[in-house]
This record gives sequence, structure tokens and C-alpha cells, in this order.
Amino acid sequence: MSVRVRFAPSPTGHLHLGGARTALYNYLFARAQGGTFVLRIEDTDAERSTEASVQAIFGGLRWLGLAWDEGPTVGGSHGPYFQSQRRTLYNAYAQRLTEMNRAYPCFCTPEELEGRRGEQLARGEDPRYDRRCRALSAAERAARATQGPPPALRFALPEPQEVAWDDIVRGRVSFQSEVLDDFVLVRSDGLPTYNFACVVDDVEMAISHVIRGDDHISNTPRQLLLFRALGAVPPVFAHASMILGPDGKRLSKRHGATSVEAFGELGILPEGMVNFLALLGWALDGKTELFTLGELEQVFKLERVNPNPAVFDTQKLEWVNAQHLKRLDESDRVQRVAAYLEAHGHDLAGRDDAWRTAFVRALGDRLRTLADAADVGAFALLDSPPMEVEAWTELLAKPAAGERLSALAQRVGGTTEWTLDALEAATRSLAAADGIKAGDVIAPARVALTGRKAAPGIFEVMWLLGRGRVVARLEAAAARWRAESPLAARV
RNA sequence: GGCGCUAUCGUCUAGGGGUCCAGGACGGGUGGUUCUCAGCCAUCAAACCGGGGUUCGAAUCCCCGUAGCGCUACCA
Repeated sequence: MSVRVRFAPSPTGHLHLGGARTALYNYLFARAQGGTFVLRIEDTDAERSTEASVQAIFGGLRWLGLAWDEGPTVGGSHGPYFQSQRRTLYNAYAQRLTEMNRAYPCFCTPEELEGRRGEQLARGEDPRYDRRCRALSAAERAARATQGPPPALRFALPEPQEVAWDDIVRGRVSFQSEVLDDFVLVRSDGLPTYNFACVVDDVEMAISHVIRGDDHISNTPRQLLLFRALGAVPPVFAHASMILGPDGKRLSKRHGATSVEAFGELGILPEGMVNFLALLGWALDGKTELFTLGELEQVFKLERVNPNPAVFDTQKLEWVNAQHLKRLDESDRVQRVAAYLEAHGHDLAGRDDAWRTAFVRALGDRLRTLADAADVGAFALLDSPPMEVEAWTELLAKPAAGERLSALAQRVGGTTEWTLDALEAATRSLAAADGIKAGDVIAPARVALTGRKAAPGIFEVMWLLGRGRVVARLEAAAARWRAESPLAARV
């Protein structure tokens, strides 16, 4: 039997982390098994489904690199892949179930149902549909069908039985069918409900394995009963756990960025996101942490998916991301940093490849995310980077700092060549001439040139800024020091 | 409330009866290294939810409890 899996999101928002991980696990399982990864859009809830969400889901999956083999935009032999376009199919199945007496029309209105539910609750009973429409005779059904609003179609629950399955991640899971009720298959507006459409499509699309979040585990007995009623072999199920926020609650907007595209905006690489998501609930051996998508495709095993809910940890995400950033080829890294900066308000049009490469090299391993480039590289990106108060205060307290900055401006401004070596030689020779450590001239220079106490290597900083800006910033700082420092010689 | 799922360091996890006084990673502490930072190296602290069983022996199996989460819709 060929492996066919599906990722079946409902387009009611962005591709969130939980969905992304579910998609990833489906994709990896399909690739590892040489199977087919199907994308199906579950847009039966016309109220909440939007075209923008559909696009956001496509975008998120593409960004992660999870190409689907069948589905919207790529087609396939089991389409259409939007549930909203499969109405006739659902109708046919509904018809079949009705003829088999496994489904019946229900004329109860939502208000009536609500009222009865309230009464049951008040009596301390579990709210379950009382099946009053199931007892209607054919004549009564025909009569009521001509008057009033159209009925919904309910599933006629079979006699009490155990409904169980062997879940790949959880082992055997079992329910008693009595806890269920005659749930709705087709709403009065003619649209199928989730459980019905899902089963029909999984049958029609020949899905072999259903990999999804464990919020669906209590839907599984309903779906299993439907597969049985249809005489279809159910797929194998694998329920991965939820992703929780730091507070242990199910991840939601309250926890900040939760859509994959938002993480892209934050400067997370798709490679980092994929790696991190894979690790959230799955481990190869408990030791190996870094994987590319391609590597995951080789080693992923559903059996190794962990059933406990995982708490999303931004720190670890950033660490994983940093590792992938480091592993990028230099040209690739330069390209991505530049693209990120250009997309986020920094104009690099005037900088050539040599400068861009030097810039990224200077930033070195200081980046955990692409966004860090804007911060760490602010000294070069901004015309006048902000001066940190603490850094300046310390500089003011440094004896002779003003003089040294001026002297450095002169030396550096006068180098014949603008190279890292020349810059270093000029700086060190000044320190030697003054009989002080190189660090004592570098520290003030760093503050003058970057506005901070911590920055990339000082010679790289100088080179990137260029002679004009270096001299100007050094002299500006020197002048300000003379004006503000109590240590400055007053004339 | 009912039903279900889950339960190892703060976090992600390894571990499927002895080799575990529980291993790895993130984060944190300390020391080293370079002009600072980052990085790198070394090093430290940090966990088997509680209680009963089963067994010669349990983190590993069973039961109960507790906690967290999920579902309980003509949402998905």
C-alpha cells in the first residue's frame, strides 16, 4: 500500500507553529517513506475561511520548503483540493449513508437544541442529542421536509461498541461509543461538517496515514465509526501533541509571534525554523541537534515522535537559527543579510559586494537572527548611530581621551592605504608612541565610532565606515569630550 | 462535570527492568582566549509528580491519586 498523507488546514488565519509542525511531520514522513504529501484546504466553514488565509498557508509552507506533491496550484489525480469544491461528493456520500439508514434528517432548530442542552446540563446529565428525529417515520420526514427550514443530516450512531485504534505516537487509544452522540454530518445549509468531509476526503484521496495534532484525538472515534459505516479501511493515525507557550497554555497570539511568516520577519531562517520545529517533539537519538530538511527526510521516524506537549522556547530557536546562519556559505549569508536589511528599511544600494561581504564578515558570529544584523551593524548602517549613555559617561572619565581620539583621527586619516593591516598598524603605533596599551586607544575609539562599548573588531569597523566618516566621528567625539569632560584642560 | 491524552533538569529531550548515584542540548554560573562583545575551549549547578504494587531488581511494567492540556457545536 502506498503511503499517502495529507496536511489539511482550515484557512482561518496564518500558518501557525502547531500547523507548521504538523505539516513538517507529514512532509517528512512522506519523504522518508517515498510517499505522497497532499495539501487539502478545509474551507467548509464559509464564515471564517478567507482567500488571504489560503495564500498565507501556501506562503508559509513554501517558505519552509515543504513542497506538496498534490494539492492546490500543483493539481493531482484526487482533486479538487478545496473542500468547498467537493460538495457533490459529500452529497453522494450523504445520500449513501441515508439509504443505508446510517444517517437521518434532523429538524431540530439550533434554538431547540440549545434549550435542551441547557436542561440536560441543569439535570447534571451529559449534553447529548436526544435522537428525537431519529425516530421519525418516513411519512413524518416527508411532511416536515416540505415545511420549515431544511434539516441537517445526522449520523445514526450504531449499537454501543468499543472504538479503538493503535496510534503510532500514543499506542492503543480506546473510547466507548456511548460517549458520542448522533453528530451532524451535513448542516442545514448543505455544507458538510468537519468530521464528515474529512472522512469522505481521506477515503476518496486514499490517505494511508493521518498525522495531526492531538486536539483531534477525540474526533477520531467519530471518524472511525464513519469509516466503518462506509465500509472503508481507516488510515493509520498518529497524533502529535500540542505546542504550548512558556506559561504551559496552548500557544496563541498572546504569546507573541506564532505564525511562521512572523518568525521570518524576526530574522529566523527557514532552515532554523524547520530544524527547531522538528526537534519540538521529535529526537533522532537525544544527542544530534542540527539537521537540514534534506537530512530530516532521511532519518525521520514517526515512531520517535514524543507524546508529551512541548513548550515553545525562543532561546533555543535562536540558538538553532544561529547554527544555521553559521553554516551558510559566505555568499549566501551575505545575500540573505542584505535582503533582510533592504526589506527592513536599510538602503544598501550604494554598497558594493566587497563592502557587503566585509560587513557580514565583521558581524561574524554575533548574529542569532538576521534582525541582529541591523542592530550589531547599526554603526555602519546609520549616519549617526545613537551614543549609549553609559559608554559616553565612561569615556568622559578617561584621562586624555580627547587628545587620543584626535591623535588617532590624524594617524588613521593619514594612512596611505585603507586596509585592515594599515589601520591596525596606525592604531598600534599610536599606542606605542604614547606608551600605552593598544586597548586604551581602541576602547575610546570604539565608543566614538559605534556609540557602544561592545561592537565588532575595531579595524573592521573603521574599514567599513571609510576614511571620511572615521575621521569625522573621531573628531566629533574628541571635541565633545573636551567640552564635557571634567578632565579636559580648560583654557 | 464527563471522556480522553500527557507526566525525566527552568526548557527541548535520551532512556523501552539491571550497563542510570540518569546522558545530550538550550538557558544560567565560573575560568581561559582575542581590542570589547560575540564565538570558541574548559568547568559547575540543575530532573525521574506523589503513593501503592509486580520483580532478586523500576525512570522504565500495573493500579490509584494529583497536576497540566484537549474535546465535550449545524468550528475545524
